[in-house]
Amino acid sequence: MKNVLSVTKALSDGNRLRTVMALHEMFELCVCQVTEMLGLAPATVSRHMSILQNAGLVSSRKNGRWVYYRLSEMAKTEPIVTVMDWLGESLDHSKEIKADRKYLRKIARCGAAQYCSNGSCEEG
Amino acid sequence: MKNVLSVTKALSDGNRLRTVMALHEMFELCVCQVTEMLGLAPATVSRHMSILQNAGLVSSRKNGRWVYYRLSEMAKTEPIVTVMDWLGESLDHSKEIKADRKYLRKIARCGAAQYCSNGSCEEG
DNA sequence: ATTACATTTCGATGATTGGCTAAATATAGA
DNA sequence: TCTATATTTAGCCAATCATCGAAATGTAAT
Repeated sequence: MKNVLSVTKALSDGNRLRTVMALHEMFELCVCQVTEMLGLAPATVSRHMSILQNAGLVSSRKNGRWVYYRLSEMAKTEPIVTVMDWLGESLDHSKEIKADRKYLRKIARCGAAQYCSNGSCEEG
Repeated sequence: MKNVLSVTKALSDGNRLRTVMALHEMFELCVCQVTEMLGLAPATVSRHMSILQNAGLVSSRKNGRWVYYRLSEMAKTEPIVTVMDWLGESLDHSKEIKADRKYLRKIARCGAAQYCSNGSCEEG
């Protein structure tokens, strides 16, 4: 039961739901991009990411100074993928998620590395 | 997002997970039966049931002094039923859930009404 | 009516959780 | 090596939550 609880608890916070949906949309994001989207302190976001990772929902990859997170293979595999599908269907038209999606497109226009350094993306 | 969160939060507590699984197993249970299974105060169980009901996962029916809860129609309908299926698959072999199942068979042998009054089932 | 009992509501309490800042860790570049 | 930056860890605080006992509510039976 502990494993199931770690998943449901991971999904029982709004900011983590937004993060999961963002990763579903963007494939891969570094911590500073998620931080920008959520508008929280980096330490807080790092904590959220580790909760998602401990639940097995996301995996991480380190590249230089940056840590990139993406949805884990487990999250795309039966039986959990059905939960992810439910999230997708249920949140697709959510106001918050739509706004995040729009913002993410802006964030992702320049590379993650460049974005993090600048704090914002100035290029076209 | 609020609706989704109400569901994930409802499922993010061990006692509520056990309750959902019990209702999946037994179809219908009154509060005192769930109370017996969980070993909590009736007030606490009542609170748990209202959280599950507010999330739309269970529905209730009043019969005399007793209130019977069962899984809601919504919980058996797409898209949420996929989440319930995941719970079923993931928890089917859980030690806690197996023990609950065994105990529930004992509880359910006599009618709910009789059980509640006696505090235990002496027959059969 | 009065009693008995199932359930819910209320108020208090201890545990958990989400948030922050500050400090620690890790890495790239000057 | 020294600096800058991304991330994580540690420590703290406020808010939320699970739990309880007590009181309130609703219903059946005497």
